[in-house]
Amino acid sequence: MPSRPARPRLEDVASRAGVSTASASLVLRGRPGPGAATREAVLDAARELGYRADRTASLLARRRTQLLGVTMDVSSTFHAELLEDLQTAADERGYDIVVSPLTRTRDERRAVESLLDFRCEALLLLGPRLPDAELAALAEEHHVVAIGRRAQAAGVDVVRAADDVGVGLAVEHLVGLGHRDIAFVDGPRGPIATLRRQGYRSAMKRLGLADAAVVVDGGGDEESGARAAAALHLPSEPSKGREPEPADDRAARRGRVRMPSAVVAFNDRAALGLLDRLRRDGVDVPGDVSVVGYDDSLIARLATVDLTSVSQIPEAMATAAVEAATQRLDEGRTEPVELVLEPQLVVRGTTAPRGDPTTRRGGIREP
Amino acid sequence: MPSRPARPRLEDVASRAGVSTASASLVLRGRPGPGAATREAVLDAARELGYRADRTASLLARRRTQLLGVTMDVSSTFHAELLEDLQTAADERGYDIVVSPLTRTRDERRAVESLLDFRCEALLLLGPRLPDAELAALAEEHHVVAIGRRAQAAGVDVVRAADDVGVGLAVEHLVGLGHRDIAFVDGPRGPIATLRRQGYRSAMKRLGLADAAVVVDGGGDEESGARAAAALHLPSEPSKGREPEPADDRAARRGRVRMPSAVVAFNDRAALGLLDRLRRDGVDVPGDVSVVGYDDSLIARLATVDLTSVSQIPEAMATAAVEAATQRLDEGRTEPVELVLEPQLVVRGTTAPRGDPTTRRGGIREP
DNA sequence: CGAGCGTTTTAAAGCGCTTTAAGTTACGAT
DNA sequence: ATCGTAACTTAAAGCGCTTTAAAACGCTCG
Repeated sequence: MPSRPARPRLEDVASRAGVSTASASLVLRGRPGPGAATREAVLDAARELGYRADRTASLLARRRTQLLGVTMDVSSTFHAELLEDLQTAADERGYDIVVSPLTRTRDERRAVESLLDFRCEALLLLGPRLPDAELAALAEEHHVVAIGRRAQAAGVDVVRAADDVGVGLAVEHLVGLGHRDIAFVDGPRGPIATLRRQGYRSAMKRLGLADAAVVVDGGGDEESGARAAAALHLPSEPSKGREPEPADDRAARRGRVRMPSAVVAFNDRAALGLLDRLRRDGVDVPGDVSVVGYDDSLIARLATVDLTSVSQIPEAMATAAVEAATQRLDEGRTEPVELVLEPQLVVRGTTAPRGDPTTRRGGIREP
Repeated sequence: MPSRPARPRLEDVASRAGVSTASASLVLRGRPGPGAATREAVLDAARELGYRADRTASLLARRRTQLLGVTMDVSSTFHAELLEDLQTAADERGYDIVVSPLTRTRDERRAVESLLDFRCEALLLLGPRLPDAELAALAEEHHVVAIGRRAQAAGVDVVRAADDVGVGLAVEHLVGLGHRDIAFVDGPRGPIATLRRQGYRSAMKRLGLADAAVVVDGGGDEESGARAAAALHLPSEPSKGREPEPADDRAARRGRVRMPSAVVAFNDRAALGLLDRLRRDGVDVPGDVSVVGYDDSLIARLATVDLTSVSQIPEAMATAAVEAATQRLDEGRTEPVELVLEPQLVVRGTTAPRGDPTTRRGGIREP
């Protein structure tokens, strides 16, 4: 039970050091002015008292909070990674981060409000779903940087990876391995999926495979990936297998397609669902089918998963985002910027040359 | 670009409503005193101006922050779930939550410091790793509630599930299905794993299976689960396969054990790794081996995974934790409490009666 | 030795809101 | 009419820190 020994205040430090609070304040924040002697006295006093400035009070006084607000989807591992990097980037620039998680009962709008209550000086939105218009409106009143998605909203800074290029890399990689029938598992409605899909389509076209291009409905989670596996008519799912998920299987509507030898998924989670379903159905990956994910998430890196994936290089994005915010905050930038980073393909074990079964069970398909 | 139209202050609202700031303040916080006329005037003025109280200032004035600090491991989906529920529980009681993520470069100590800088009135630590002594020390100065782990630290409230009971439920379930050789995949060092292991051992003893009890080294992630699969000498891994992971495989040291027909894993992630490895090696789950996880995480619930697991009922834990905090804060409770909730077994598709291969590929074991 | 000047130090005025103690009002009771 | 009281209001004093403007203090220089 906190027996509140009355946390020491600046005044205590000052009087103990025999100086004014003004000097003490200056010293403690390492600002020029106070002489060496004063400096030392204050520092000593502070140490002895175990003084820690009251953030609330100092924020009120100085008119800044030095706070960057971040909205994120806690259940996204990609966001989790970004957060880590944001945190360190902010640290380095003397900012602190307050995160506002999105939950079932707490949408983006509310999350943002909460951040504003904290007087965050800039909003970093991870993969925001807010419509552009709303983003733009927000940007009129605050500094906002959208991370990870394209945004046509006036005034907002954007930091994102060139997702279309990323998917392109994946496709090229697969083509380089001899694949031609390469399918794309779409993501959830939204600007991110749109861009990736475009990337897929234009890469296929560029490589002369426009005819082989196939987009199946998918989504952003394992479930959707699994559904997509069925819709793809992959080996173990003879065409009769139309209704693995009776209601939801919108993919089935898309009609028949040639069975692909490789699949690029919207993200790692979907890829995972896909993988799981395939393997359980006796399909060998990468022997029978190659799979590429997107995000290069921690899971993809696990030895047991070892998923070829496209990395959005979260560190770079995080740094760029914080940079964007601080430029506005500290350097007075006022024109919005859009930073598009080049994603990287990370080749792992789920992709292999076409028709070259590398695993021993390449043939096991019919129970 | 924020063209700062000078956010309205309480004073603005007050003067527009033609009353004093004192009245305005009272009204806006819904406190008794102001009459109906005043009330309305203030509310109207506030609405027209789009007034929102400056949290920093009000916190400074009233000596409270109404903030609950939460430390969590962002990469843990279980923590993510808890966070959601904490958020809503806090909301209901008029508290706000500030989360302080643990990252590679930001250990628990720092995370806590950051929370204290925010003047959080209570600290909710999710699965804290801090040694008991440190927890106790912290509890001398602050209200702290440890969530999800046992703690022998004076003064700290504890909210946790009876993990030993939980594992017991899993074992009973398996025994009920006819299994006798039930192995336990251990977790990472720490109080949580210890308790679960104990639960396993005593359940086995209670059911007269003490001799069949086997604990293999594991860990808290997929990787570890996969390693454990190898160490378990499961079907497809003939005894020669001793060094699947040359260096790390401490499990190998444990010597031979009878091949289990069921496995209880430390948590869902480990169970997942285990599952993945088994299935890739052609072992049928639950036909050949039953698997039970722990946490009832979102992943376990996915149709494609459908893992039998033990739920720590996060909603209940979250509510209890916030309750514990507010009791101290608002009701003056001063004696520490330990709330132990009963976990629930959620039976899904990875467990089945022993020797009853429900899937078609029950026999495929030898490549 | 005092003016002049750069360097330190500090008194004091807030930051925007809460809260306490002191005032006002309005009324029914006397 | 007068007084007491209940019901509202509000002036003003902070909360703990920052910052500005002014005071103090050396020192050098004429």
